[in-house]
Amino acid sequence: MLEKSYDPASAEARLYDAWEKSGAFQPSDAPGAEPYTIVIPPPNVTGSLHMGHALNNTLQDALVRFERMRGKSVLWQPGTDHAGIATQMVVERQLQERQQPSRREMGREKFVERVWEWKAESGGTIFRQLRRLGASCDWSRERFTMDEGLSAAVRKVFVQLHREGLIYRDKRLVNWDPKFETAISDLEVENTEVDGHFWHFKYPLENGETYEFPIAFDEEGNATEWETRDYISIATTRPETMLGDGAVAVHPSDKRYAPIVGKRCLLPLADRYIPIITDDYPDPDFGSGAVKITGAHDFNDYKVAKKHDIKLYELMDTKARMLDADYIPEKYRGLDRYEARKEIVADIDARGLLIKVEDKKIMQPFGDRSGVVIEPMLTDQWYVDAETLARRAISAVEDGETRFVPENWTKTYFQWMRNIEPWCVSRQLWWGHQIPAWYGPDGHCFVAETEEEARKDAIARYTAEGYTLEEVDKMVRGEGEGPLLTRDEDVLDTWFSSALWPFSTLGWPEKTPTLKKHYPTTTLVTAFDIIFFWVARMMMMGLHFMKDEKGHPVAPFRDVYIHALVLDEKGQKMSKSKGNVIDPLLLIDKYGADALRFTLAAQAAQGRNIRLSEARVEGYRNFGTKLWNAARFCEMNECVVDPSFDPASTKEALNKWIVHEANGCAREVTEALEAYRFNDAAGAIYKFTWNVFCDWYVELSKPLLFDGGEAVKSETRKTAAWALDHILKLLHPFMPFISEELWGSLARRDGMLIKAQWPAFDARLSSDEAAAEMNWTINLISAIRSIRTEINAPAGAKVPLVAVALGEQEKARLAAHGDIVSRLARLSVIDHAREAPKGAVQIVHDGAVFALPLEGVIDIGAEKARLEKEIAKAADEIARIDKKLANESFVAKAPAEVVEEQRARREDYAAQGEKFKAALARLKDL
RNA sequence: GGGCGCAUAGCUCAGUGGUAGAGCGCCACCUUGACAUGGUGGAGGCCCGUGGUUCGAUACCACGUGCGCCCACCA
Repeated sequence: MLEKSYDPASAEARLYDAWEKSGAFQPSDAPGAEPYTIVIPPPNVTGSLHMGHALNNTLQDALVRFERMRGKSVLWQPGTDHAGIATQMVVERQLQERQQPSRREMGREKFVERVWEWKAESGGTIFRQLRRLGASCDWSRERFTMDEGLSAAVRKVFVQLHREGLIYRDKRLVNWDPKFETAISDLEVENTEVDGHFWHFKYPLENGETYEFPIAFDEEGNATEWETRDYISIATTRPETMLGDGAVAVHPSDKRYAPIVGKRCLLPLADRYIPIITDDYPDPDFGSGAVKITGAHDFNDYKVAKKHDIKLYELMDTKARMLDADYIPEKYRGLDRYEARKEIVADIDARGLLIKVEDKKIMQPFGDRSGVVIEPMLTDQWYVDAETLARRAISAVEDGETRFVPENWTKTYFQWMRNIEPWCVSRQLWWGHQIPAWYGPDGHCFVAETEEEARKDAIARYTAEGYTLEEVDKMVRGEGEGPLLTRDEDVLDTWFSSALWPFSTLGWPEKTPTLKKHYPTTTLVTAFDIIFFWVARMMMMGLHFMKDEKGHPVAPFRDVYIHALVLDEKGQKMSKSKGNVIDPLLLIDKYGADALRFTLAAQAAQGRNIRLSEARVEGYRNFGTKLWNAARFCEMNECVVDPSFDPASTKEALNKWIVHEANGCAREVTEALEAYRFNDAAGAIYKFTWNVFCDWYVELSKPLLFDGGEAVKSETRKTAAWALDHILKLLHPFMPFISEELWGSLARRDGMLIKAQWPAFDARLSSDEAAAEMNWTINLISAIRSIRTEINAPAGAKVPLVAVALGEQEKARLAAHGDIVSRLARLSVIDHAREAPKGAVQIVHDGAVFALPLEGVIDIGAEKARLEKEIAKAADEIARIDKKLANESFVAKAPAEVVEEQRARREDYAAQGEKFKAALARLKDL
């Protein structure tokens, strides 16, 4: 016996264990089963489940369960990401909180050990939470970006790309994070508008030179007034960088400065002279039109400096403190960049060289993890030639090998891919994949998968260069003093290993059967915010490294489904600092995993963010309860699944009808899931379960089950059980727990729902006649109920019904379903008559008239008013349609069906209007 | 500066070239033998504005208004 209500807390863990033990999560090896593969977007290994994960994994699990039931060999590949910066940051913070030695005090080896400990401690959390959500990943294949196999894949990719010239080392400006003291990629920089200032300085001309500077102009733009200047005016938002200026640039067409181009000005404080040059970069209409060029601390200036061979002055150390360099005045050395700024502005002002300070909104770059202002710095880093790799990644999408759903993300993808910059992949961190590069004593770099190979390369190289064996031995092995080859200290960007995920997790570089079977993967499900970080890079790497038998590159996915962000009720992004984070696990505790999953799926409409409200989760919890109670009803009435039952064999119109409806629902859910329209799929099964099965079928079946003959009773029991089973199957991708629980409770049978066969649409099960008959009955009941309320008939009172001059078909239908109409519309008796009794309330239903003879009970005046309203409504509709039909071009140009439909509607309204008029006439004398 | 998206019931959102929908909320009634986490009935909408395409536009197109997001080096 089913309990009175469903208790998710006790059922979920039990069911999950049973699924896992059954092996259902592993791909089937059924012969001929088509592979279906999803790789999970790997969550951070030490992270915990947030609402974005909940949505992401709900959708993946829905697809995976759906395809598994359709008989495919499904692999949902799970795993986690080592999340370089994020994880290192967490551990460093822990050390600080516990007042333990800092990262640097511990040293690299100890620290990395410490991070592994933290991973061991907290690494299982996210997987436990995914299990609570019901995620049916193949846990036996769990991977981690820093496990042995994946690390080997990283090394191999790095070495090969290096050999191909697609990875190289270069000294150029990078985004430097002074908090973590590492380079980061462009994508990890967030540009934010902040309140800043615009400082205008005078740079005096060398040797006291002067020139005439125009300060007023006539309408034609000719100068009318001049002043004599002995300086050039520049403006900056970052005064502290002036110490590194190498030139002042003006636009070649800027006549104002023509007299001093080629001359030099004094760089105040630094007391150096710098040239005044021309370049296209300065905008004559902006500021003074003259730009200071600080090549080592500004990306634009860097380009100009490179072009004109202007000296670069590095100003800051890794923590963005002013360097101890001879071109920096002593008083600023060691100051933080913002302290230096203050001092420099004050000193310029003291020398009378500060013209003015303006308030100005400026775009400032911040590190997305650290939150500190990013400093452009000149450093040696490793780069991936993304432009070259992007070419195939672009064409794979252009050619339709991979498609984005919704399709509009294609544009975003292209836009970024077509303007891609070199990808800086080295990070000055300790947690991650250390770059497989070793340096010899002469600084030469050897890139190899192992130190052993690097040594071999080194020996070969130095031997070829003419060193003696003994010398080479010393250079490479450093007899007695430890190895002289020193390994590159840096680690790789986390996204480097993530980029290999679709093939590294399947076994690459080994040629495993899994790789062969499950690459390319079928669908990637992810949020748009990591299209650039992750999707684009997987496309690049997949297409570069994975080839088919003929050697053609193979993209890692067929479909990339991009889902929404989950926002709070007000449409705000959830964040810890805002305090509006909704914890999915709390919702699971409170309402069950199914309710949360259904909420997310039902709201996952393409192209729109999800605003999550708890009320909605509660509503879907109620939906589960509703289903549970419908199942209890079935159980109480001995509706037991009969495996030999053929739903196409039913005789009763009611049963034919529910079979017909269930079949239609299967088609809707299937088509919606195939098209990634999760909300439509969820909506279809919701509607069928509640509004068709519970609201009508269960109610309509009662007379058959309670009072029907044996044959009718038996057929209805089997049909009810079949329909409920059908619901459980269609619901399973969204509400796996409750559906599995009911499946297990309702029949003694082998196997679990998770492995049951998905109901395909079956034309044999359609019955338009039964649908018409039952819809007629249902609508009649609704019409009577509606009138009852309108005339304030007490809900408990049974009233008589008179059917007026029914046609043959109506008579037959009423004869067949009179019992249930009486029951659900609370009728005392159904009579037939040629005319409606005097003073009765009359219902016009589908062209027929039904009367409730309640003379003396009803308010005649109100009833007359009601009928008049109905007559007017019909007349309005008729007028509207007539206007259409009178339009010659409508009749001539609209499709024949549409015109016909309008005519039919007109007739219906006309007939209805007539009936209402007759009804009104019958009340005339009262 | 470039790109994308949104505007429909009180709220949150589906949707369609021809009759406007859901959930929640609201009102009234109901302990009817699955379910009050429920049932029945109901109220509530110039489908943002203007113009165009069309026999017909809430839907397609253009412009406008308002809001949101992404990318970008104006010192």
